Amino acid sequence: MEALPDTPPKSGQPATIAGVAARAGVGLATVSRVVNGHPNVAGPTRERVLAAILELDYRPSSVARNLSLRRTFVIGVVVPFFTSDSAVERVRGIVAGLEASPYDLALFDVESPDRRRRAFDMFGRGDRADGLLAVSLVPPDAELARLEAAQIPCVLVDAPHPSLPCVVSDDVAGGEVATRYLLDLGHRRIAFVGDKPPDRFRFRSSRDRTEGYLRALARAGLERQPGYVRQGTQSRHVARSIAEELLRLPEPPTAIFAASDTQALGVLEAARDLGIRVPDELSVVGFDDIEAASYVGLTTVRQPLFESGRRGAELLLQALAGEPFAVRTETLPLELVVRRSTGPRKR
Amino acid sequence: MEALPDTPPKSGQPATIAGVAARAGVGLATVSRVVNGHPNVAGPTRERVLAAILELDYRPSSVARNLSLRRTFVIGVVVPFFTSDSAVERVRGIVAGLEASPYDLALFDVESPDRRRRAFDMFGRGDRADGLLAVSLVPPDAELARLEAAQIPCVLVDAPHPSLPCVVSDDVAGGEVATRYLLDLGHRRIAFVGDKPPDRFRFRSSRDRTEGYLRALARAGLERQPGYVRQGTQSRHVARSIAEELLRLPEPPTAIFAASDTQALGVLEAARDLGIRVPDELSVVGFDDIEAASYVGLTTVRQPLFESGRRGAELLLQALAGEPFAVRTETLPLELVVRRSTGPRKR
DNA sequence: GGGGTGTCTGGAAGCGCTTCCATGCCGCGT
DNA sequence: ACGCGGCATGGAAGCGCTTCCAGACACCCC
Repeated sequence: MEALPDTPPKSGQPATIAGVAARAGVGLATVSRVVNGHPNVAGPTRERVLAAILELDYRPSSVARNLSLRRTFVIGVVVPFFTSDSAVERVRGIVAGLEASPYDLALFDVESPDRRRRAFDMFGRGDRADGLLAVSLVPPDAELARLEAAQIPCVLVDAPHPSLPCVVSDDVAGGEVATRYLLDLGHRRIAFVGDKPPDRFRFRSSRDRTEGYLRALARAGLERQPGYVRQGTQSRHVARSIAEELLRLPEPPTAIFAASDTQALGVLEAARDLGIRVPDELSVVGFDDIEAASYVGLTTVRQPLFESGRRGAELLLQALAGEPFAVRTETLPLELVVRRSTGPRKR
Repeated sequence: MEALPDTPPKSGQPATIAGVAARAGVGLATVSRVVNGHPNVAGPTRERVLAAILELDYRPSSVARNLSLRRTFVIGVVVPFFTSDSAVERVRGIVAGLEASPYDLALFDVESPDRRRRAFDMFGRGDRADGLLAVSLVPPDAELARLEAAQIPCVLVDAPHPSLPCVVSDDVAGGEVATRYLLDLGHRRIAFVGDKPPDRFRFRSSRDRTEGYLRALARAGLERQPGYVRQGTQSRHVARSIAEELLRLPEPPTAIFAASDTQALGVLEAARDLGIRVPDELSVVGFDDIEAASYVGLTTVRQPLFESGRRGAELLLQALAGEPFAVRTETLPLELVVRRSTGPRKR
């Protein structure tokens, strides 16, 4: 790799391959060969071209190259960015996984349904990205069909789909483990704070975690308490007010399992506001193990967020490399991390 | 806006403008006109074209269009993604600011210097993005020159530059405010935990905050204590061990000002590990006011992170729209947020 | 010495779009 | 009736690159 000059030339328009060719006194094809490291270019010729490139501060137009090659060297990442801290951590994993590859990353936040539609719309053409990574949401089938038609591979992270490679964790099991842990600590009045049921695109993790929760209760022979399952949005504040309601119940829970750490943090806040001591009077378990969890000492179900992104990127890269990839869902391990927010039932 | 069919046609390759033209029995130019909403297309013709588009599930190739138009409709965002939570929040602001625009966002994490070089390298050509947003770092001058030559506007968020529009906050003032607050509480032994001095690209916020800290001390007539200014990386763990050292000093500080909330959280952890009570025995002030700060009750200097991103996007959009934009730095207000991590000196 | 067999090179087509320009047509005014 | 402005339309060039293909040449072996 040659060092580039530190000051680009004054020229108005950026140099094109034709300019370089002219300057070096060779044909376009030859310049292209040199640029792309093809063999069969005579030493001296190569030198001349290289010199011209340097002098002109030439850099190939990626757009033109894309058009010609029918590849973009970008990987699209569709992610509900705002909604959760965990999504960010996953994206970090993706970035890391792409690090060594020639692919760039185009990020699409799809908070609004409109934006979501638009995102998939663009990728559908197959010329915005060579591959797609969807985080915490499953693309509508119509778009999936388009993607397939356009031959652009897609892998899902934290979302299941029968005909796509997915990297997920077993949310049902996670919910069950968390709840069982609470049961083992002697708790019987265990409430749940989660998200609203998923819409057509959105994560179903919360639902699955609810299921795990219910299953654990059932296995323990406990009846489901009607007011104990609450649903809001993936936000600390909403979780907080929900938790307040819960804690003001005539028979308040002695433990709360939240479908995400973000929500668990809201629960902790509510407890603090109400002067309820954690874990003495209330045990709280979250889900995800985001950064914040460790410094507030939240017991949680750790999910390898970063790793899920990294692995997703890896799978996509493989697909892009033409390796036959199994269309199967890969389940990452969950792990209960016990910290200071849980303890035995005391009353 | 017509509703698109829910199932794309089975065809192998995506439809091109030529296909649509043939199908509708018109010329390419006409299809292009219809697609781009030009006037001067007869009603019935337009209908036929529209029908063909629907039938073929045609969507224009953005690459081809980019090449022809010499625009990409993407905005590049260069950001040290991993290093700080605050950067993420800024990116969120950027996303929000771009929401209503036709521009997409391409995110470049530039953790490694290599990656950084590469990022600017690609943008230098001017065909990867129509505009550039650099977060918390200042691009090397050589690249800036290229950007200018390629006519691609660039605005900096959380980084200063004499010849570019910037959205910053007054870090020196912020550092001073935080420190003065501590002084007012009666503290005299005030330590500082910050980042290493900036390299050629990297944020200088920490340095400026240090300066504010020193200035406040000086104004109070306090001598700078040699071991009290420590520098590590923008990471909780590093800050934590630095803080431990600090707190084990023969004359430990009674207050610590950290250059970022992330680092402040590390400091809090160190205190907890050492059994030092906050705020009774140690006051801690952070900087940024990230989410986490509020739920651990960290006193901090609030910086409008989200807003800085949003505003940066706004400025860039203006530039892109051809509005003459003043090359001046815009300083966003800072605000001291007092929470539970600070209190009067007690010993 | 002639016909391979290679290496090196340039021309030109093509990627899918936009847009300038020329053409054909209509209706209007005189 | 005829000419002209303007609307509607298609052809073709061009955006900057890759790559197929063919030509030029050198070299080698029989």
